[in-house]
Amino acid sequence: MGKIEEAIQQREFKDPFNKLVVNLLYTHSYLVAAQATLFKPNDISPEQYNVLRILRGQKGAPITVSSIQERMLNKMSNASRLVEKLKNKGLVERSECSKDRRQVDILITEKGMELLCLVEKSVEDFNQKIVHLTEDEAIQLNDLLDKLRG
Amino acid sequence: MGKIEEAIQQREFKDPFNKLVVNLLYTHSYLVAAQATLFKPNDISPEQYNVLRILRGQKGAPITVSSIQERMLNKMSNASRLVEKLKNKGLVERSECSKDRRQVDILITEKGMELLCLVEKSVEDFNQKIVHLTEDEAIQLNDLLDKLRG
DNA sequence: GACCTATATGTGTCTAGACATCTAATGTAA
DNA sequence: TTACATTAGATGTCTAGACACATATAGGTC
Repeated sequence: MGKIEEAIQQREFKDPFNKLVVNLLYTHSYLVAAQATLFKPNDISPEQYNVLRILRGQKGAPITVSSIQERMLNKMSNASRLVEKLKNKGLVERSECSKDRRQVDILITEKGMELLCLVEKSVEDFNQKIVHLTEDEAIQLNDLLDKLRG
Repeated sequence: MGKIEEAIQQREFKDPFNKLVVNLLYTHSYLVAAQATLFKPNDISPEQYNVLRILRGQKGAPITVSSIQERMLNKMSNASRLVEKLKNKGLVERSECSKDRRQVDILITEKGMELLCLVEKSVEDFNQKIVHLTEDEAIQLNDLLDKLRG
């Protein structure tokens, strides 16, 4: 039942490239829908989770909004507003950057770290389960995706 | 420069499965951003385009809102509102279903068909170009994605 | 018929993506 | 220094995804 043709009831595609684009869109939706069950009880969105992971990667050093934006999975998303929502939940802190007053330094709080660790564990276990591939296949798929983007 | 680690500046992943989930989210964003340049001048969203393709697949037979929903790439999207927007643009027609007055029959209009054909051509050409893979690799990637979803 | 349940669709709300635009601060060059 | 362009960030708007919920109709049971 895995085939994309059956999943969306489309018989044919123009070529494997066009089928692939549709397949990627569909698989993305599959992943996001599956992950939603994990994030919802923790009152955090996948995007906010991603920002928290970027902040932890700084290991205590502050990072600006635009640097967060650059490292996000979706470059078009709005880091400024995501940070604001995290701040309202007490998961990050904002402070004016003295060197350049246009910039804002963002730091993850203790509360943010705790939530991140909690969610991360369940996300990591979950990701292993929803990907029905062998480790070799997963590596192969990673390489193909890297190559796809050029 | 294709590697996901460089693209989002993350050094390591827990395992290939977790890397793969991130890679898929990132690649999805890459595709959507690239396609946006195609859809915007035609004043139609990728999701609305997808609905038009489903309607054309009916070859003149009407289809209900819930059937559209089932065939959409994103099962969680709101077919009812997408259809309304297409109707406002004159691209589809809605008519009450006489057999079951709860249902609504949707048909693509001539104008809808014309727009679809116009956009489809450029989308198909474009999809070939942004997928930097050989045909064999694209087939392989399709198979892996189908298997991933189980 | 009344009553209950299931189904089809519409609507409301929150979040995020995809922009355009605004303001404040900075850098640069005349 | 003034003038201008650039940059960082915030904000506004539209679209869509992710639900919960409301409404109307259908089907079945008593």
